[in-house]
Amino acid sequence: VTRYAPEHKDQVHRRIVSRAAVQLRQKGVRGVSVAELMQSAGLTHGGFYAHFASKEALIAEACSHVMAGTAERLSAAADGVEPLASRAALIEAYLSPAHRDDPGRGCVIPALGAELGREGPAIRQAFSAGLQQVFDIVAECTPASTPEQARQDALATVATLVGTLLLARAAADSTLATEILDAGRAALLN
Amino acid sequence: VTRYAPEHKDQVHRRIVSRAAVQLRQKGVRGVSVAELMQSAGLTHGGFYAHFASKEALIAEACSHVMAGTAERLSAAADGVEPLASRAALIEAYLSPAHRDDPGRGCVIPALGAELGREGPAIRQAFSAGLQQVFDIVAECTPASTPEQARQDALATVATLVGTLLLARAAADSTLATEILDAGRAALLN
Amino acid sequence: VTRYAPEHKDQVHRRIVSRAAVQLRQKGVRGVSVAELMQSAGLTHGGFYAHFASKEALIAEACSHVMAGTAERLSAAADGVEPLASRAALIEAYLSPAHRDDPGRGCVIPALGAELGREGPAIRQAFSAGLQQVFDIVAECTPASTPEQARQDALATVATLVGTLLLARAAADSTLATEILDAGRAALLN
Amino acid sequence: VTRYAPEHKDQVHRRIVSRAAVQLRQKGVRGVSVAELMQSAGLTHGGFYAHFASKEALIAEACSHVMAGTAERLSAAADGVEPLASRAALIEAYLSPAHRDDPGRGCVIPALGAELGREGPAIRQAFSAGLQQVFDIVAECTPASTPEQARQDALATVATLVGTLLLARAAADSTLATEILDAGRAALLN
DNA sequence: ACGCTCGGGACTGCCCGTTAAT
DNA sequence: ATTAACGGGCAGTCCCGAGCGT
Repeated sequence: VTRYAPEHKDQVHRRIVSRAAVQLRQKGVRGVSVAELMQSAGLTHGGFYAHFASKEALIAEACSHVMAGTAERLSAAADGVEPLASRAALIEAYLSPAHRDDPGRGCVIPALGAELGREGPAIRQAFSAGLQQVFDIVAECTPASTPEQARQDALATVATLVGTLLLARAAADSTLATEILDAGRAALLN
Repeated sequence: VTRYAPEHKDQVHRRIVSRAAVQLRQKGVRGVSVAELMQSAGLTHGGFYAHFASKEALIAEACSHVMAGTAERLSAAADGVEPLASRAALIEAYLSPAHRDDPGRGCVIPALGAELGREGPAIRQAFSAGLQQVFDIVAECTPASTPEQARQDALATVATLVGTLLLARAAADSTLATEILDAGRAALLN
Repeated sequence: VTRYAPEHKDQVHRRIVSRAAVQLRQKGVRGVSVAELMQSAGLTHGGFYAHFASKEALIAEACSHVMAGTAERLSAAADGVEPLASRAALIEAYLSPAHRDDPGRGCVIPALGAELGREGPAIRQAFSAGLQQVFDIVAECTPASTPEQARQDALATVATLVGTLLLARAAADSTLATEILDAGRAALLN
Repeated sequence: VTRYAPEHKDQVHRRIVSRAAVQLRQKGVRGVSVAELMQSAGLTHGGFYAHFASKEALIAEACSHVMAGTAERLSAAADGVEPLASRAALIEAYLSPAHRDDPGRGCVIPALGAELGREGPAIRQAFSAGLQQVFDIVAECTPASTPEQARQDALATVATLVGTLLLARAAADSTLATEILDAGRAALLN
């Protein structure tokens, strides 16, 4: 191995978080094992505790990381287009079959939602903070009479997005999954 | 201990399913352990496999059980009132703080979320079947021009209900949780 | 079910022993489970202890039963033919591919041998008694100058028979298995 | 505890295999429990899977180990003496009362018997490979007209050795056990 | 100081031989 | 002779922390 560059540790740290972010969304909190994760990051499991105090600390960090990524992706989807179309673009992006079929690279909320409510405060804080960001982004591209109204609409919109994706993923047959996705899109776009 | 009345086995079976249904929603699929579950039902782990072929079989049965209960509760909430108000009653019941704060006795979907999608086909089937029932009930009290439209609206409504409850539960502070709940209610009731 | 005939219990008892005898030789002492055995005899596992004091008692009885059967079959193989050919007939029967490939209906010694030495005295007694019978039968068709010599030859013959079958069954590939069988036969028949 | 000399892991690995080899012959494949084995090696069962992929993998390795040891011991017994006496020496060593009375340190074949045939291919392969070695060693000190004849004689000799030891161990009383041993020796030495 | 090797102990789902109550 | 339950045991996996090189 090359001698440790000063930024080496940070890079490793980030790689672990990044791998964890993917596996978390694919397999859930309990489905991720420290050993497997470290191996997929090219390390052995012993080194894990040089980077994180515990598995929980990693999960919390990975949560923040993913929420930030989600916010960024939503922003990007809404940014390129004219203001009026931005909300629609965002919804289309969120409720796409691609997003449904690739949880590992998508939004954490439908992927982990329920599990997060059972975890400790550190994880919930990390999650809540990201959630607020998402709400703000959606509110920004929501046309409404007042900012309060826009925020309220945004909350409901996010709820529908999340619920729709969740149901679509859990549905046993793909016909139903597609029907759910379509219904969600239709309802949000009037 | 007195055992073995003619209906004894059925009662025990139901007690186990019932306890599992609660723990399932509180702790998730992986969080339920056979030994702990049996103990909470007043038994030891040894007898479990006389009642269920596997843990998965139990979870599937518990899923059906809970979904049926949810459907029943939604029906009941919508039944007592005049047709036009039934949808509102149903929404109020689902998005109540009581429902948010007691996952163990509420709907499985926001309680288990993505975990359902990761489990085997038996569990997903059980869940999907119950989901269809819920869709039908909601569709019945949704005023719309055509049955197809009613179903589509119902799917979206359920998605919003589920997503709202999920977000409200995951939110770290209770102010946010209440705000989310209110926003969902407002959006669904126009 | 018909009301219990006086001999009913005996019949059931024998059926259990008979099933056990087959499964024992196929799967070994540890490989036989009481529940599975009773089910294969058409009963529920609870009734087992009305017939046998313990699993060990059953194994002992099944051992005697099988050893008796083996002795009988050896006798039969040696009986039909003229005295001089009887030893050969017996050897051919024992070292046949059919015997090698169907442990469930064959001799217990190569099927259980090593395991029996680890079991309790009841089982070992049952086994030893049967073993003496087998020695006697083989000695009877062994031409020798003195009875002592005949017995000694018989012991060695049985050892070779048993060892050959054991090796042939344990060999991973069937070519080797056949080679072993042939070598044993050749050695015993000069 | 002091850990982690450069060769530490190998030593531990070997210690586990070595303990397994003994217990295997004493208690059979099913009689060896991972937890008990590790404890007897001075460890806890948690570390087992850092050394072996599964219990089956360990058993296979232990089998190879024991067969190699047996081959070596047979070689050693045959080596010290003049060519003509080597076969006799080998037989004396195998059929000694010491070998009969200490299965834990002896040959696996009579110790495991039919259990080997019931295990998975990994174990059977390991066993078969060792068996071929033994055949070769015995063939080498078997005087015969052709190599084919020597091999055939060797197979039969091994079968008799194994069968004799198996019977001697299974016999309930020690008089019979000794008689069997003597008969086997007599037959093999003409 | 970073990372790896090695190990510890708790836990999970599952199965078994056995027995008390019916 | 059955139904139902018991309690101990199994192999396997997990998170985590000592001890040790580089």
